[in-house]
Amino acid sequence: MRPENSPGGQRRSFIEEARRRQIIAAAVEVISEAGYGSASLARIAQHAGISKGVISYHFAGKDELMTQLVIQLYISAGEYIAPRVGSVRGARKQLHAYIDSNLGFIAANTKYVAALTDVVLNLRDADGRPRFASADGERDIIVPLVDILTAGQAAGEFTPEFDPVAMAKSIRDAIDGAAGRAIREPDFDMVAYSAHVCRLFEVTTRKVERE
Amino acid sequence: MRPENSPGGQRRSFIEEARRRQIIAAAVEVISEAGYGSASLARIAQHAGISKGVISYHFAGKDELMTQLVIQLYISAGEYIAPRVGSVRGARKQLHAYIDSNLGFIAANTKYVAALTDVVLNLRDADGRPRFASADGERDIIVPLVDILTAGQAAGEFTPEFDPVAMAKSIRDAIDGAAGRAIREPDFDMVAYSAHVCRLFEVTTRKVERE
Amino acid sequence: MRPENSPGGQRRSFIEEARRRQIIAAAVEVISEAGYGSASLARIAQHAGISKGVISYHFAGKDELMTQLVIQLYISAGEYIAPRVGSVRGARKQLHAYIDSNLGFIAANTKYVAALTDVVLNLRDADGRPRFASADGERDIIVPLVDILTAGQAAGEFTPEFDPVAMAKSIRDAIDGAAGRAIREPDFDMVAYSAHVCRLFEVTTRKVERE
Amino acid sequence: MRPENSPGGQRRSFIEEARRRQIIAAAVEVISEAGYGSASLARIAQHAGISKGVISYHFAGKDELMTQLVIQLYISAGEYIAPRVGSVRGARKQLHAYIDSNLGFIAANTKYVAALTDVVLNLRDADGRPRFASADGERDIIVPLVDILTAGQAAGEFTPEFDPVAMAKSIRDAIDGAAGRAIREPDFDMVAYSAHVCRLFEVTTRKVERE
DNA sequence: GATGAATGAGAGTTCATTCAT
DNA sequence: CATGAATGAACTCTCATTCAT
Repeated sequence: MRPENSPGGQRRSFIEEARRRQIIAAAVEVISEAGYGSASLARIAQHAGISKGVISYHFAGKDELMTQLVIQLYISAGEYIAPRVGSVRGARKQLHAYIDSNLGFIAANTKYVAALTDVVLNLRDADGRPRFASADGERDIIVPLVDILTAGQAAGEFTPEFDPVAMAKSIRDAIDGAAGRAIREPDFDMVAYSAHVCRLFEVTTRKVERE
Repeated sequence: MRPENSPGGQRRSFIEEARRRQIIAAAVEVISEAGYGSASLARIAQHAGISKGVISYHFAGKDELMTQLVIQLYISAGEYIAPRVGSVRGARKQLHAYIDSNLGFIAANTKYVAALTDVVLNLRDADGRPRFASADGERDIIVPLVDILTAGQAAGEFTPEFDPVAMAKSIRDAIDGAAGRAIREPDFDMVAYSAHVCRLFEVTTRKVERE
Repeated sequence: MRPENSPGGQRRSFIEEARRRQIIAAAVEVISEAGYGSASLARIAQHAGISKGVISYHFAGKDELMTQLVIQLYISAGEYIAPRVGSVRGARKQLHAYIDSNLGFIAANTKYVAALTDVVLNLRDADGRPRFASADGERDIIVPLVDILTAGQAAGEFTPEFDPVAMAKSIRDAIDGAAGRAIREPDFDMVAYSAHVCRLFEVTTRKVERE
Repeated sequence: MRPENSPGGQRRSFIEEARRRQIIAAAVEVISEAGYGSASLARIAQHAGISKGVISYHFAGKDELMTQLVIQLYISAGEYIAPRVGSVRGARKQLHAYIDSNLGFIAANTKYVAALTDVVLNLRDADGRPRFASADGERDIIVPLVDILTAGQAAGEFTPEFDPVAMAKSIRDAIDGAAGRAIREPDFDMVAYSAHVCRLFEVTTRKVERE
């Protein structure tokens, strides 16, 4: 394996980071095409045009490669979504931005998202327990969504009738469902679908004036 | 392999069907516990308390076992849900029955659903294409839902403002999402969640009296 | 791996035991010729004229194969030596029989002893600690020797001047040294050497009449 | 690889020798702790705090490193033992000095001796033949011992009844056995053991006055 | 009907070695 | 002098499948 660098120095050289990204990209390609179960190191290496040992050199093992793939994409998604949500004011607009930017990211990175989904659902640690697909995992992910919903209710923008956590889960489900379709259907119209989803949750969160 | 039965004769003996169900049940157990990737025939056989060769004898191969697992569960789900939806009148009540019976089935057969999900997402044919997780697959599944929604709109029970297909997909997403949570969270409260989902889609499909 | 047999039945079939012995014999051959470090499963399988997977089928892993090799030879040695020591009376004669039968066994099974030595010195468990080459291991081995020496001192056959444990170790060293030579030197004369060793320890254990 | 020095010039610079000794020391450490089979160049380099390539630069390959390790230790042992044996007069005293200094060296350099033993027993050349553990190897080692014994017999200090070569081998066995125990048993009392061994061979070599 | 035995391909991983910088 | 990067072979182990009994 790659020897640990001396302490104090920068952890990884530029060229090494590039290799890691290249390998992860190849893994994404293979997984999104052939599925997690067929994504052997040999195949990933072949796709990247490198020797199998290179992967072992840059990653501690297959698990680390897969873990890094997931983490990298989570970060990318966060970097895409956060500013878009943060740049608007008002819970309703933020919710709209959240849904829209999520779906936009998925549409723009469908292969990556496909691979991510596959890894998240299949990767397990040595004990056989899922590494990512856990109750804790979801809790972390929906935090910003719950915040928006709670703030919207507090501000009187949203009806107080729904449970923010349950609603956040439903919104996540709609987004994840859209991701699945974007993956499975080559000419899936994400823009139209985004409009549908936004309207859906606009209706369900709307404060009814008087009934 | 099992010899083909004589033409015209009954397809499978009772005892053979029992064996097949036993093997499928063992497969469900193993997959839901250890994941699709770790569900080897050896492990399934061990779990069923039989020899590995028995599986090969009763199924053409691992793929057929997995395929039968999926089909059997689809049938079971249909047998559970269909009468519950068919026994009520009115689109709104049917939609409610659809959601409720789906979630009820999931809650009562969580392990089976977990295994099914795992297989559907991972099983691929020789070409590497997903056998179940395809656009066609979803289309078939949401047919009854689309029918309910379309009928409801035609009857004036639902607002005409939504696209029945898109709405059906969203309802499926909510159900699938609930399934995921039932699988991941040991003490997931499906009854409460069902109420939340029902209300959600009641609101979004409701005909607004006058605005 | 070989499935665990049903409880109550005999643990291993005759044919399986034969295979295991065959594989162990092949391992002995390879190790004694090429050394422990070169004794890969592939090479052992090739030497046995079987497929690589057969070894994995009959043994839980390489470690178990090596462990069984050691155990089997320890048992064989015990079965050879014990009756020869037990059939004579008197500590002096027993000591002579012990040395002579040990060296006789080594001469008659040089290859096996060579392999055994190699495995004992090299095999380690997952933590990196030697599995056989430990202080405890030697203690167990020299027990019968210590017993003979102690009994001989008690009976007045041996001089009380030596420490039985230390002397037992020295005798073991002489035997182990002879084993090494039998392994390394193709035409090593074990009979002559045995006479030398017997005389050596006869002198050192002899009770001096009067000084 | 390191360029060959110009003919006539000094063979190796001081700094280079230091590097070689450092690498050998690291190899000793790793081998004595983890065993020959686990002593990869990567591990040795890591232990030495250097890059893997450095080893390749200073040694032609792993074999040369191991060979040098053995040779260096043989020399060290010789430098320790020879003057101690040479400084006394009389075969009996020399024999005593030989045994004592051997065991003393082992006690003072247990790790080194452990590594040496491991390498000697495992290192083989390309043909698969042991590089050090051969009949020739032993013959060279016991030469000084045979000389002492022969001289002692000629001078009438030792009884003429034993074969000097056979007795030398037995003495070597006792020393090697002590080394094994020093390696395996953390709190092995070498001083006591040395006394035991010295007395043992004093008795067996002693000239009986009259019988 | 069912089993144990065997196969051979492919998995992830380790490693000594080579080489450009 | 030294390094990081890469290779390719060999390793152990797992697995779906086949087959004689």
